[in-house]
Amino acid sequence: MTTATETLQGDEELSLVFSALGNPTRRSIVRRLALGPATVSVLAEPFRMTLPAVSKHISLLERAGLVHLERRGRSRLCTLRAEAIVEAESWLESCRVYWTDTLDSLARHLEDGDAPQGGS
Amino acid sequence: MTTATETLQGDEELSLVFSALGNPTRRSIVRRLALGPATVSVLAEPFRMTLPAVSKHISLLERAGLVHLERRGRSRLCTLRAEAIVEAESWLESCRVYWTDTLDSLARHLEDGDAPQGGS
DNA sequence: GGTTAAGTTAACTAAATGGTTAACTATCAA
DNA sequence: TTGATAGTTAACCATTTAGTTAACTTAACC
Repeated sequence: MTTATETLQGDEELSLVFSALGNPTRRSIVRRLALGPATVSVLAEPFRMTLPAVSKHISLLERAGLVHLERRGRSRLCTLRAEAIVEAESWLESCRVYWTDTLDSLARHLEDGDAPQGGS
Repeated sequence: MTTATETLQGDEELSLVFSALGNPTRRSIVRRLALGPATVSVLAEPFRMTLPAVSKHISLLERAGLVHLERRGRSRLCTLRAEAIVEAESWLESCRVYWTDTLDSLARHLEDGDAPQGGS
């Protein structure tokens, strides 16, 4: 069995993760799973939509590598995959770091009396 | 003038931010902006798509609150809004924290000989 | 004023999303 | 074996997305 992390290119996986989190229903599911594993029907309970709809959301989360599905008798146990969360978080952090560094160097330039104006 | 943060509900804004980052072109633009502000045409340069396409991506990033657009003569200067990045990052972090806490309490339960099986 | 440069808006298209209902599969229980 | 439970798959629909080309606006330049 191959995991999403193995088969997908990093960039492609990031797209799937961020897109998945772009939907409020799926974010709710992820928050719920952050508290601990749960079955599909338990996850579906809070929502007014049909089970197939929730099922599709969960499949999408799985394809994105955000949840892991495991057969437990006739139900399926969903577990949050922290790795995917961490990867997305790292990407955001790297952007923030660059940005902060830029501000720092900007401040230095200003102190030198230099006028920075971002070209290519 | 009202900013996206003021007019949008937090949940709705998170949706826009994550969806925006779900696209590789827009992530590229964000990474570029992390190095410093840039005009629309400069941002468009690396891509093989037309200017209107890039323009729409940038508008979307603006609606999501990820970039700030400012008129500079006949061109527009785009700046990354770190607040939006931080908000998304915080959401992810909160999930990770819960998850870690859950693992901790799971470990405690196991030490007590208790069998935890995630119900509602 | 006329032209070029920078960018947006409009109108269109193909594909993906998010939902529905209906039918199906698989497991547990009587 | 019959039936209920848990969930997926299929077929469909409306809306959104990501791109295109063509036309428009606005500011700088001669």
